[in-house]
Amino acid sequence: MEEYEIKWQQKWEEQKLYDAEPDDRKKFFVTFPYPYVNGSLHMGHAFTGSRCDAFARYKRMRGCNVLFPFAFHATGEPIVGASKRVKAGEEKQWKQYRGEGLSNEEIKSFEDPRNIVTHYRALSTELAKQMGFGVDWRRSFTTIDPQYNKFIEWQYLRLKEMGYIVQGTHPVIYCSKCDSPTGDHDRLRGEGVSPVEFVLLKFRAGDSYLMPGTLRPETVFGVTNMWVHPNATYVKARVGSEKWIISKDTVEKLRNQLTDVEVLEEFPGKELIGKTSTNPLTGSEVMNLPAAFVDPCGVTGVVMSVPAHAPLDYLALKDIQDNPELIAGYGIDPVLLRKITPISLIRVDGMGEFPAIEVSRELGVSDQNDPKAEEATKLVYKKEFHTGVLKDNTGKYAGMPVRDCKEKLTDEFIAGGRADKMWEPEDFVQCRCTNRCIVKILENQWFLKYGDESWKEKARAALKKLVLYPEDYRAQMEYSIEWVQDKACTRKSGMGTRLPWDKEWLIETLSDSTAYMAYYILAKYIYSEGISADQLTPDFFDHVLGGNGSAEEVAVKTGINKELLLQMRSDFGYWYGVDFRNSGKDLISNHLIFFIFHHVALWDDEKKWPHGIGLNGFLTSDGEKMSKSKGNVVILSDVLRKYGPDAIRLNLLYAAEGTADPDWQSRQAEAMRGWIKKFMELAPIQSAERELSPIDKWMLSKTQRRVSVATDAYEATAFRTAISQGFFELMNDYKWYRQRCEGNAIVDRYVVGVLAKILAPVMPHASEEVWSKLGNEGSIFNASWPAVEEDGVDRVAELAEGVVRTTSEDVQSIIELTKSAPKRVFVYVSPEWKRVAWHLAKQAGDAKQVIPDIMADDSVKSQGKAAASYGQWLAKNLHVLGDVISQEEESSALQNAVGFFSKSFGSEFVVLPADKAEYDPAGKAGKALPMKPAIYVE
RNA sequence: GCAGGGGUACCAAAGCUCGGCUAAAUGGGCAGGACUUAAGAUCCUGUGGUUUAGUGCCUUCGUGGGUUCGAAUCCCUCCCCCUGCACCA
Repeated sequence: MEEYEIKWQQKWEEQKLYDAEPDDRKKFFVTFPYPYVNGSLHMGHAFTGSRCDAFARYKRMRGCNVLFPFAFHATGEPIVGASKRVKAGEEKQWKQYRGEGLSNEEIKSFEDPRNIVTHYRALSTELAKQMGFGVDWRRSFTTIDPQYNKFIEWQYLRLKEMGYIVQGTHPVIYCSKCDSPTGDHDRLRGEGVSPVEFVLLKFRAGDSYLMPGTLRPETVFGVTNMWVHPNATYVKARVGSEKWIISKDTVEKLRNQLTDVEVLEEFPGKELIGKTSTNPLTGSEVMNLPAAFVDPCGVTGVVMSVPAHAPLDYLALKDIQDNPELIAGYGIDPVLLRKITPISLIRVDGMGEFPAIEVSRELGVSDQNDPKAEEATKLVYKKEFHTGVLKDNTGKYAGMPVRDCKEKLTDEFIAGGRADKMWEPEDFVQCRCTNRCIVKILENQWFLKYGDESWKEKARAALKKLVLYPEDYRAQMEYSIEWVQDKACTRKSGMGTRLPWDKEWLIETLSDSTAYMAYYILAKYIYSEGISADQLTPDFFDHVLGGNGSAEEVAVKTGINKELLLQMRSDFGYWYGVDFRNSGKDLISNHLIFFIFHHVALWDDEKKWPHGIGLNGFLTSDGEKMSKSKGNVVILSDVLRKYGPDAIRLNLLYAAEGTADPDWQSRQAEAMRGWIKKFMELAPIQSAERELSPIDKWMLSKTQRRVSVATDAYEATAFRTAISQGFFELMNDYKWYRQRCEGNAIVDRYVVGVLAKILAPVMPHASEEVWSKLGNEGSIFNASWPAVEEDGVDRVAELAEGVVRTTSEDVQSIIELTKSAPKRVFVYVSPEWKRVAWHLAKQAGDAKQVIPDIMADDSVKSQGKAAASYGQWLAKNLHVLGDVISQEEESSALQNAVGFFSKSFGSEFVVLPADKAEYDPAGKAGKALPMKPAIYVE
């Protein structure tokens, strides 16, 4: 970090610049999703935080009273998990902490998870300060503070009263070893896998049912045999009033799904082989055959074989038919075995009778152990599901498309007692503890009723009213509100707030982060006044956040000073309603819509609803996704040391805007420091004051234009555009200006002041430094935003300077091409009649009309042949004709620049009117065009 | 699979809503030059091809078609990438 950066951070803190209190100004409330403190702030936080801070600072300079608080999230499992790993002495965890520079003693203290929270809270606070985030730290808290817990309790009590919290059951992917649901990032394998319901078909076998599980119940019409694993253990078990034959592993799974199961006998799989059972739909007898691919832990460990439509079944059948020695010893009649032939039941356009056989051959799958077998299975399944139609041998379902009949058929099978259901992960899932996950049906789980239509309706209304930065995300937000269903909001383990009416449950981590922005308003008082959790009763929150009850009564009940209560209530009335909440686009379908749902439920007053939501993409690093395995994770504290906050902020905010994913380019960060240095060297102003010249006016006009564009960009949080226009382009304009003249203190002071202000939201330290070097008292953040004057843009000055610039470039390129030092340079400014014709041509609009229209003018017509050929040129270039200025304006612009031209070409420079040129040895004058004088280099 | 968003030159990224001033802003990188004993910093120039007194032409904006006098920009097909699909922060 640079010295000036440290200096200003100290000054801001001393001045209490960010301590926000209500006043007459319009308020603007910015919030950043509190970071989870199992680590310190990372680059993603830095990006989102920079957006929040830049917008907060911008709004402040626009005259708003800005509140930007910051807190820390500690609810949930990961911190407790890390703590447990420390306690268990897990080397990896210890190593990680040691790598962060922690002493053994400190790491040991992490056996209490609260110490992890304290540690990273302090670290993150420090980093946020170093980033220059203008935060009101008096309002900071963590979600495991007992006072915060009280706030959450109040919220959930209110939601329950409204009927928005209900109890129910639901299936989750579960690790029975950890005794807890296994979330995506707790998995070694199977990310994104969810529970699906398998259909179990009841094949009668003596007094029992053999129970194959399938996702394709329609294929029951094509079963030719049954597969069991010869080496696995199977059981006969009482399930309800029935007896099922299933793998032993299935028993535990069923018990986790609220099914009453009692094992009656246990036997090896090979005892089943050769026996038969009866198809519940077709009545045919099918034999049990051995197959290695059968997974005893998968569904029921019994698989029905449909060789016509399942490549694996076909391959396994072929294997044993071709190699009878494989089933020697099972006492299977080889004649019967050979008689087994595929039964086709689905018709697929463009495929033969047996898609499984066809695809297996096409892909060249050799046998059931071939890894390509899975690919073949998926292919067939997809094709049949989307385009398949059931054939005549499927009874009443004949003629129905596969995709439509599935649900109906399943329901009817179950209703008819021919089938049952069972949950199973749709793919293999392995817990971090290496255990294989199952599906458990959780009982008495509490749900937030996001599926409730009236609640949704309010959420929709709130979404319509709020501003999205950028609006591009609206469709997705709308979709998410429609999509969201009742959501389980409690868990059994981790840290957080207990459900007030059912203390064995903890409020789950996303569910406690929905309306906490309200708590920021109170936090300042709660912590500074030493209010205890006991005092924070529901009455208290009802009063200060809901305006219910009298302050007197609540004061008596809670022991909190009445004046203080009134103060909090009035603060809440002033501040509340989040004006800008920025987060990553990944949080749309959960956090951000929950944020809306909870606000509309808790407050009837629409002013308290969210007013604005900002969204941004994901930060990549030098074009690649940041990940530990790639080793390209950029550590915030490292880059802070290396580049300092201004360069980081500039680089991050310039990286992307809108929906795009920003890319952190380290080389670019390095270059940004150069730009900042260049900017800082502009102050103090060295030049003297003088009267405004044309080039001064041009500079002022350009500045006005940039301010206007940058301001619009800031309003839309389009920081990249703001930086591009307000910094790089304006700096380039200014560079040109200083090449053209010595500078003018009036202009210089204005331009540098504007630069400082436009950049202040992005690079507050450098801007503050420049601002003070310009001789200003007080912080730039108490200064007003540069005004956009109505007549600030001087069109003629800009066009005239454009001529100077292109002329300069043109002469330069001629000199380079001829490779000789010029003695004298002549430019011929095109005559007025060409400008008249230009206007007329533009008015004509139609190429065919150009010549007749311009010839109707006498001043043009009198030019004869020259007018005709010029007319042809105009007609050809009709669509590219821009604005022109008069001959006099163009001449005087060039004349004013004579000194500049002479200096840069090292030769005499003469401006002549093309129509009255006294000297034109090369006959160039006639070629002059408006805005493009003819040039003769001698 | 479903939903939302995207594919522009060496990298990043504007432009595409209102088709022509777009061979395509801007930042980075790279190359050449100036300055310097040298390096760095700074400044200038270049950065699709070819051509030229400031120009013209050709080929380019994921792919393949279409509309149009004219398309990065409008329409259709296909391919690829990112994000989410929940009980997890």
